[in-house]
This record gives sequence, C-alpha cells and structure tokens, in this order.
Amino acid sequence: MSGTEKLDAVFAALANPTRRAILARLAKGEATVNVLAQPFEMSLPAISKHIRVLENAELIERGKDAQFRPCRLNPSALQDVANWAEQYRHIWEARFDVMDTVIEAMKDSNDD
Amino acid sequence: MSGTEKLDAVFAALANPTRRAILARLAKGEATVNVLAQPFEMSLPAISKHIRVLENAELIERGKDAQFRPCRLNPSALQDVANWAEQYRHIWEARFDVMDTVIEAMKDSNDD
DNA sequence: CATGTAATAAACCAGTTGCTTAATTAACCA
DNA sequence: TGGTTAATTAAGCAACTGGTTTATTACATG
Repeated sequence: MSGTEKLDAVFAALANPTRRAILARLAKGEATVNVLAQPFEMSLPAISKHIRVLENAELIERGKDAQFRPCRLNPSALQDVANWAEQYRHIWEARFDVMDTVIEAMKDSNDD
Repeated sequence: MSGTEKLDAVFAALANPTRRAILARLAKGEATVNVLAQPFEMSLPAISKHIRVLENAELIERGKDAQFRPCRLNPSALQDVANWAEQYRHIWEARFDVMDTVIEAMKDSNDD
C-alpha cells in the first residue's frame, strides 16, 4: 500500500465517531471486541466491522488469546496523522504572527 | 455542527488524495477553481465537488472576484486535526521511552 | 447585444459504507 | 460430548461517494 493509500485509509477510518471513540478507549489500554462494544448501542457485528476498518488502516493491532481477540493501539499510524498536519503548522503560526502584529499596533497607538 | 460532526467532516474530506493535493496547492497561496483543477485529469465539475467538500469541512474558505471564486486555506481546521492527533502524543512517546530503556540496558550490559 | 469564460447545477451511475439479523466458527468448560 | 462465550461471516438494504455528461448561471468584453 502506497503512502497516499495509507493516508486515505487512516483518514477514512478516523471519519467516524464510533471508531474515534474506540481509539480513545484503547488509549487507556488493550481491550477485547465485547469490551469495546459495550458502550455502544449498535450490534456486535457492526463493532466488529469498525474494528476491521481500524485494523486495515493499521491504527490498531490485534492479538489472540483463547477465543478473545484483544485490540491495542498502533501509535505509528497516529503519529502519521500528526506528522501530516504538522506540514501546515507554519500556516497557522503565520496567522498568529499577524494577530501579534495587530496587537502590537493596538498597544503602540495609545488611544484608550 | 457539533465538535464531533465537524471532525467527521474534516477527516472525511482528508480521506481523498485529490482533496489533500488541493490543500497542498493552497498552502502555496490562493487559487481559483480552474487553476486548482489544472493538474488533474478529471472533469471540472468533479473538482468543483471536491472543493465543496473541503469548504463544508471548513478546511478552505472562498472569495468572490468577478466570475472567479478564489479558494484559500482555513488554518484553524488543519489545527484541529493537529490538536486531535496530539491527544495521543504521550502514547508514541511512551513507546520511545521503552526503546530508550532497551538501549540503556544494552549500554549497561557491556557485553560488546 | 453577442460571445466567451468561470463555475455550478442537475441527472445519472457504479461502487462503497454503515447498519441490520441470522448463521457460523472457534475455543473453553463441566 | 454438549453447552456457553467470543467473534466473524453472510446476505441484504438504504444512504453516501466519486465520477460522468449535459445544461445553466453569472460576469466580462469586443
């Protein structure tokens, strides 16, 4: 899978609140499918599919423990997202620079 | 639109290589629809729809200049993505800590 | 006014997504 | 061996996505 396809899969996986909630839960530690499903009202197969999407995007990894399939976060895919967004950091920092300039200008003109 | 719905829209918008390429182009400065479409092989209406998706996700803003509709990046939505990912920073940093521990252990056992 | 240019709208289509219920697989346990 | 628990597969369905082509709107200019 190319770098672009990988980002496609990661962002598509993140574009769903149930899946983001699953990731948030996994940030607190490994969990099985049933445990992950517990907070949600939807069926178990639905959760199973969400987990498959997260796994295909390599946002999580899975183990095997008897009839359990424990899930854990894969930090590197999350880091990919952070790195992608960081590309644009200079853009929002530039915006703050403009605001700073305005604020400085307001300070300099003592018309209060 | 709730915070969750907004993130849904932002991530869904980013889950497409054409739209990410459009953002990358806009990082270099404002551009019209035709200019944005130029590098791609697809039809103009297709690009127009991609732009609409980016606009709905508030990843871009649009102006009006005669018959042109110039697009520019909206830094704050990109910052939202960075902030979301930063939530998980402690997780990948913890992983590096483990690697550091292993490296330290290797140093301490002078079996070289 | 007539023509050209920028962009969007409308209608359509194939493929994907997100869910459901019912059936199945796999492992444990008594 | 037979029953229980964990999880996935299968089949089906409505809604959404990403593209197309054709038609339309809006403005500019000779």
